[in-house]
Amino acid sequence: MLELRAAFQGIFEDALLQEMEEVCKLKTYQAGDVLIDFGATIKAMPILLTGVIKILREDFDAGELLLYFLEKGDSCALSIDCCIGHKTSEIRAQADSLTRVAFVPNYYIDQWMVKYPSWRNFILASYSNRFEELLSALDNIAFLQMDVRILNYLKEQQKLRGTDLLQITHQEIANDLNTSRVVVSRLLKSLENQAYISLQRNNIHMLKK
DNA sequence: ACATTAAGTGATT
DNA sequence: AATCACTTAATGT
Repeated sequence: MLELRAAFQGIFEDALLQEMEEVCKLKTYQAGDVLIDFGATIKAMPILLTGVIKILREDFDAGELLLYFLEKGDSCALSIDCCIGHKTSEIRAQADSLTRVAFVPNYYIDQWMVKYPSWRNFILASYSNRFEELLSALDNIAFLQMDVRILNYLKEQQKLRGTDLLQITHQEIANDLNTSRVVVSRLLKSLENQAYISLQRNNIHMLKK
């Protein structure tokens, strides 16, 4: 499995990589596929090899709210917690693009913690990264106006997708930010007037770097 | 040509 | 910032 090597060469020691190749299951997801849904129990810990996954929190009524994105090499601390504690998922994980994921069976998560320093570091770093992302998500929601939130969102997409031309609808943005499409359309229009972006149907062109 | 979906807008809360 | 009620524009069949 060259994919595992490609993603973790130099991060995990060879012995661990070999073990991973033996026990991990690889899966492919299309954009929009749900990997883990609210209330699901998880029997294996996902590690993202390629693509982007978004992590969403369920709202009290019906909506969803985007917490953060996972990129190559990332895992989700919430899923680890879920695996080890045998709890149900508090979040939904949904593929945002074509995605390859390695699943580590429950049993090995613990085992490797004592066996491989690089694995322990990976898990700890993962917790730390997710925690930081969670804080910044909280800051966004609590302290920033919707227009700034939208601009941050667009910049993140730009970075994640590696392109200035974002194929996305106003409705999709509204869903992720848990607001209404009308509000998104208005604020995007104002961003366009300020020359941050240009708008066409189904896509947004980022202008300022 | 018609239906469907995305986006724009004024008015109101 | 949200909602309503509509209009306009782009796209699919």
